[in-house]
Amino acid sequence: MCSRTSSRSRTGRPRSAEADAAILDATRAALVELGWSKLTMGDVATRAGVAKTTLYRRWASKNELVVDAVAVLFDELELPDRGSLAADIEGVVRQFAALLERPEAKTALMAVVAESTRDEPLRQRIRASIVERQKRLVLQGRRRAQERGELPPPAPDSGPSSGTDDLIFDVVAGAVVHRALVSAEPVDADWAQRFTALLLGGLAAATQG
Amino acid sequence: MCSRTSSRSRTGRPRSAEADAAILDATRAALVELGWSKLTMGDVATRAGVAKTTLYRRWASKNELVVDAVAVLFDELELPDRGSLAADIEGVVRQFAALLERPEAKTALMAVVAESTRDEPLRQRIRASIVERQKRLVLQGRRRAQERGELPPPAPDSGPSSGTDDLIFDVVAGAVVHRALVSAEPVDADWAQRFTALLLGGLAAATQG
Amino acid sequence: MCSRTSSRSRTGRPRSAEADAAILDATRAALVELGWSKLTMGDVATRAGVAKTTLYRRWASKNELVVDAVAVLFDELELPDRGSLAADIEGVVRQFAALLERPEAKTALMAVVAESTRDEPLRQRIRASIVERQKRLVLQGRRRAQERGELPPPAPDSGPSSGTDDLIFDVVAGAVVHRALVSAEPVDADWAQRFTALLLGGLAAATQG
Amino acid sequence: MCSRTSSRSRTGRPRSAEADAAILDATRAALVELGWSKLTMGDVATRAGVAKTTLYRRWASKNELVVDAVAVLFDELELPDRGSLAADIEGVVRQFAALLERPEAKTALMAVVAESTRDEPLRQRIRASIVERQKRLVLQGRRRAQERGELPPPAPDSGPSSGTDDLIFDVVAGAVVHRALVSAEPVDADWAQRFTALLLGGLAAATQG
DNA sequence: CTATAAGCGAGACGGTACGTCGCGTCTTAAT
DNA sequence: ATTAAGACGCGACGTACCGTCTCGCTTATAG
Repeated sequence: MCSRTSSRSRTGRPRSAEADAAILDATRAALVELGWSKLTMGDVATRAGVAKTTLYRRWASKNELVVDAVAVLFDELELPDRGSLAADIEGVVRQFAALLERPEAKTALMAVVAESTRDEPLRQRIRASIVERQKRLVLQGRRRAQERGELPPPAPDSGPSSGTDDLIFDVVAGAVVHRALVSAEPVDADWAQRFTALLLGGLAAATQG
Repeated sequence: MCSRTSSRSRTGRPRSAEADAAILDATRAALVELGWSKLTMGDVATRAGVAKTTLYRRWASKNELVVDAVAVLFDELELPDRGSLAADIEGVVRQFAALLERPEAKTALMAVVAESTRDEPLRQRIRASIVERQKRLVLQGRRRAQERGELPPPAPDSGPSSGTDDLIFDVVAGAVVHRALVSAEPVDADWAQRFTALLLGGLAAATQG
Repeated sequence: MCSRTSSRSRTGRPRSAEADAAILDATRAALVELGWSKLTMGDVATRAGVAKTTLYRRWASKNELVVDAVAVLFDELELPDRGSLAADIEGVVRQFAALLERPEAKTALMAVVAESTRDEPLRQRIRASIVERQKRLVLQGRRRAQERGELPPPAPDSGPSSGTDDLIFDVVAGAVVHRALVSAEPVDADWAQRFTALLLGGLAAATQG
Repeated sequence: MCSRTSSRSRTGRPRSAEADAAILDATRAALVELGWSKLTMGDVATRAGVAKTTLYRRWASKNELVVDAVAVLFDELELPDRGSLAADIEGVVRQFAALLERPEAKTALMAVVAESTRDEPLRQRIRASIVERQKRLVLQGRRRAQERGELPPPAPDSGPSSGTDDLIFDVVAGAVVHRALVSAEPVDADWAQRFTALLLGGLAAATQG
């Protein structure tokens, strides 16, 4: 976020912590009301009751601001233990889908990813703030399934992550996003179940084969 | 595109067909050079050797223009018969990934989808111009696999499409897009193979179960 | 107006005479409704039920069109014999003032004169169409006063016009226009009387001195 | 000009006074080079080295801007005491005529008056900025002539101005403008002398009668 | 207890792009 | 050849945001 190096001068008026929160709240509110493309920095500043200079002192651009504003939504993602891998997958699918139904997430997520295709620093920020938060769930779910014995134990020389984790992540996140935003169809219980069955079947085949 | 109903007035100077082509070419060139967010209507008009008004007479907004400009890229997608369902899937995955590596597609696709979350007509346009073009390949691949006997024949009372087709489509397209644009990792032969194995395993399990 | 040389080709469809009248009527109507600066060629064409090309075939610019449209108003100016020079002057003053109260004249006259300061051909057109029509009244009034014996007879070697005529013309027309448009005060009977007294007094002094 | 009331907000960056001057200078320069009808706000802004928004923040329209730009020319008008009423009148006539020969005044004056026929606020602005500045000279000249005894002293109950002042003003200003801009003839020493003789004769007759 | 320094709200600033309007020209098919 | 219709290249419009700047003021720590 607005990183202040520790070696920074200690004199002068400190930045207002309330302003930070007000700005992020205002950003989410503006996303809900206006959507990504009609959100303006001036409007956010006005909503937050803050001067434009205050805003620019903290975030260099609309993209970074929105990433930070939306990132906290992804903190809510959790993986409560539902007893089986299938139930866990269905849970995370439904949870992610619920997130994507929130208008601020829906409009912002694809937009910042689109911007990130031509802005590497932004891509890093998205990865750190959003993507890793999601990926964590995949690792956690896999580990839990291995503990339950639903999946074979990890190869002893493998690190904390693996290519299969990446594959699963892209399949799960990609399918849900595509269903929700491109096909614009509901990610309901039925779809989640059918998707989970497909995924588990594939995993089983890969494990056995 | 700029559909002219057949009942349209016959009087007056007809619209230039060359202008249409020049504008779409210019739009793709601008996407490559500038990316979505820095593309301007004025710049496109200049590149196309056309007045701004001519551009606005045909497309109401940047969004619609870009959808039309990018849509033709999806005409190139084909499904040559590679002899097996696995090979066909790998083929379509690689083909779609190749498309997503083109800078004009990469920068435009997510952007217009993001916009479409708040613009239903735009979503319809995307569906008609882009999504259906992709989905066609899924149907074609499934039909071909059924002819080969790799998949059970269609239920006699089912229509040309099914819920499973939709599921497969979201999984394939979503996974490839997510891999390419969000994870920003290459969709290489290895990944395509592993993804195909996962998908086929899931399909087999679903068919047998 | 729209001069057609007599040696003009006789083939092809002849120009519509009705269109000419309709265009000039439409121009005056537009002047009344919109004023000079908001009058547009396209709007005049629409009002006249005529294509823009038809309009441009006859008049090269808005300025010329408006001069022609307004010029006919000045045909109404006459100098009925009221029995004395004073009465004649008052009459012409009131008549000219009445003309300047018509909104189409008010908005157009100063505007075209302003344009004519940088457009010599336009100035000539104004002179021929408008100014000479006014000046005629001065000559006529002077001649009539000389016939009545109110003014000394013309010098035998003088032409039909003189420097004094020009001076009188500028004073009368200038004062009325300034009163009506710049001071924006009514040219009522009282003012006309006081102005006439001033002018006649000056004429008498000049004649005697 | 752009009057700033004393109760104006004290916060925020104050407006640049230099910008005001630069804009008015640029406006006069553009009037000289291009004339009224080809003067554009964008061009003025560029010449002044100022953004278009800065210009619009101060003046709502081209009309008001031009009035302010031209108004300062009328500050130069003075009435040096030449010893007699006749000489004073000739002086003011020549001075006003000299002003009207400046291209920026010539092209702008009639144009804004024409616009003012449909724009009451503009008319007030012209009156305050330009007309009153001219009228002042008439009052001053009359007062001076009364001090000299060339004119009878003012009626004791009359205010600072009178209907006769207005009449004289319309006659002088109107005649000079008409001569210079409509008849487009030079206001030379001879014309000024003949005009002054006419006017003085009329005044004498009015005073005696 | 003052001096220094940064933060802050306000709003003017130089820019860039917008989407619209009017211009005057042109290309149709129909008189 | 002229007409109505309307597309065309062009240029200006007035507005909206951008990101920066200059104000006067506030709120901290350091001397």
